[in-house]
This record gives sequence, C-alpha cells and structure tokens, in this order.
Amino acid sequence: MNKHDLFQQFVAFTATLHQVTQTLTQNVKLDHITALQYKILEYIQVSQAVTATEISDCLHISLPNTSRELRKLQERKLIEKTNDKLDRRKQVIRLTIDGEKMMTEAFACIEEQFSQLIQGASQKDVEAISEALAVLEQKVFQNKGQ
Amino acid sequence: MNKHDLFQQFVAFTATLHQVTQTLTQNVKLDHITALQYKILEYIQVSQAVTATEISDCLHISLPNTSRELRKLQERKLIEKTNDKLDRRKQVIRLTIDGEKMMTEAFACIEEQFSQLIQGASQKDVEAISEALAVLEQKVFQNKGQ
DNA sequence: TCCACTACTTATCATTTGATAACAAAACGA
DNA sequence: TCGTTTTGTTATCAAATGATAAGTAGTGGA
Repeated sequence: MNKHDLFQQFVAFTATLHQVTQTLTQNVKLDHITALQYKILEYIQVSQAVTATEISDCLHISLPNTSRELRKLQERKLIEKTNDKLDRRKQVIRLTIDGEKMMTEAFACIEEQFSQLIQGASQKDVEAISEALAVLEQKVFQNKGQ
Repeated sequence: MNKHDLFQQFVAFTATLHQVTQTLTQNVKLDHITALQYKILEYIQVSQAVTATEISDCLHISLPNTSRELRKLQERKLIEKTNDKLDRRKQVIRLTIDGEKMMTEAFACIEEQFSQLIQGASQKDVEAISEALAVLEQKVFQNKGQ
C-alpha cells in the first residue's frame, strides 16, 4: 500500500460517507432549516463558542454569507450573539436553549438511523469502529489547518 | 464505548471529514463544473456504467434534476448515453474520453493536496489508515442500502 | 389488447447559495 | 494621531439547486 493507493481508497470512502450521511439526515425535518444553516448550527454546537470569522473560515463560507445566515438563525432565536469584552469588534456566538433543543432533537433522529446502520455490530465491532475513527482523526485530520 | 458514544464520535468525524474534503477540493478549478455535476461525474467514474435512476437514487437527486444535469454534462461532451439493448427505456451512462481526462486531472490536483495532508505519515501509518478505512467500509457502510 | 408501472424528459418556479461592492466600527502599529 | 488591518454588516445580483407538474416511450402482467 503506497500513498497513491491510499488516496484512491480515501476518495471512494469519502464519496460513500457523503452518501451515507445524506441518507442518515434526509428524514430529519428541521422546520425550515436549510442544509447550510444546519451545518452552521452543528459547528457551533461542537465548538461551543465561536465567532463569525471562525465559522466563515472553517466551513468555507464567505463572511457576508455567514453573516446573513447567522442573522436568520438569530431571528429564529436559535443562536445568540454576545459582545466580546476584550475585542469589541468580535461577537461570541452560542446556541440558545431553543437552538440546543432543536439540535438535540435532530441528533436523536439521526442517531436512530445510525443505530440501524450498525445494528449488526457486536461490542467488539463497536470498539473496532471507534478505534478506526480515532486513527483517522489522529493521522489524517491532525493538521487539517487552513 | 457504547453505541451512543460511538454515534457522537461518528458525527464529529463526519463534520471534520466534510471540512477536510472541502479544503482538498476547493482549489480544483474545473472549468464551469458545479459541485453537483462533479459529484455525478465522480459517481459515474467509480461505478463505470450507470443509469439515470441509479444516480438519482444513490446521490439523492430527483430524477428530473438528474436528467437536467446529465443533459448539461452531455452537451459538454463529458458523458455519453447509450441505449440499453435489453430495456430500451434505460440509458447506460459512461464518461467520454474527455470526461475521463477531466476527472483524472481533477484527481491529480486533489491528490496533491491529500499528500500534503498525510506528508508526515510513515509507511506504518499508511497501513494503519488504510486498515481503518477498510474497517469502516466493512462494518458501517456494509449495508448502506436505501 | 389493455392497463399499470418504470425510465426518462421537458418545462417552470421558488429557494438557496455564492460572489462582490460598499460600508462602519474597533483594534493595532508606527 | 493617522493610516492600515481586522471584524462584521447590508445590499444586490447571478447561479445552482430543489420541487413539482405534465408528458413520452417502453415494459410487463392480466
């Protein structure tokens, strides 16, 4: 196995994962939340407190478009912005209680689909999958920066 | 590690992989090919010969929209449709020589980015990554159907 | 033969997303 | 202090995507 073969395998894997992800999430009816808004909410949830610039950089959305989507999410009371004390240009963005509730519900729905996907997995399989995910996180995504 | 924890890990992993994928592919300038068209071309390439319905099902694009994108790709001479001898309703879709060339170039570009991502990986790491991908393919995507 | 069904197309419309220009406010460095 | 950079906003336009209705042609079963 050389790096070229690994690349081929990685591409195929990625394509499959994208399809699976879409299958898992397609039944989640999130009351007028678009795919992009969902991605933003998901990012905020895992990162806890972020700025608009961080969202823009990490999700590869231009800052004006990020700002627009954040405004919509704020109007829907799913996120809230608070001023950064140290740098008053910045805004710290967090999920509101409503936002967290919505994401929790969405995750519950996705988790149900997910558990069907791995229903055949034994305890040993679960450990193996977890270990595999950890390996990829560590060895591939380690320096994912910029 | 129970299945709920595994789900959490899986979600975080998926989000990260989406970001990494976008980073890898964002410099690929494919001469007026959209993201959706790229996905379709990628799917055709790995599957070799497919029908419109298969693309529609696997990529979760409605058949009318699939048909529209395929027409555009055909106009650009990137794919070709041939009639199925056994069932004349069906059309077998393949990449043209031009289409294959374009995908090969795109992959070369992405592979360059990818190799930067794993530049620090030793031979042993490469084997470990490959093994991890195989585990996930086998234990998670195994029955990804419908 | 007739009817229901599948595979695909065309057309149309609304919505989402991307891209860009222009702006304001704060920070930062010389 | 003054010019530059960073952070974010609003506005506007074009393009991509999603959704749906309606239609054609072929298949296959009763």
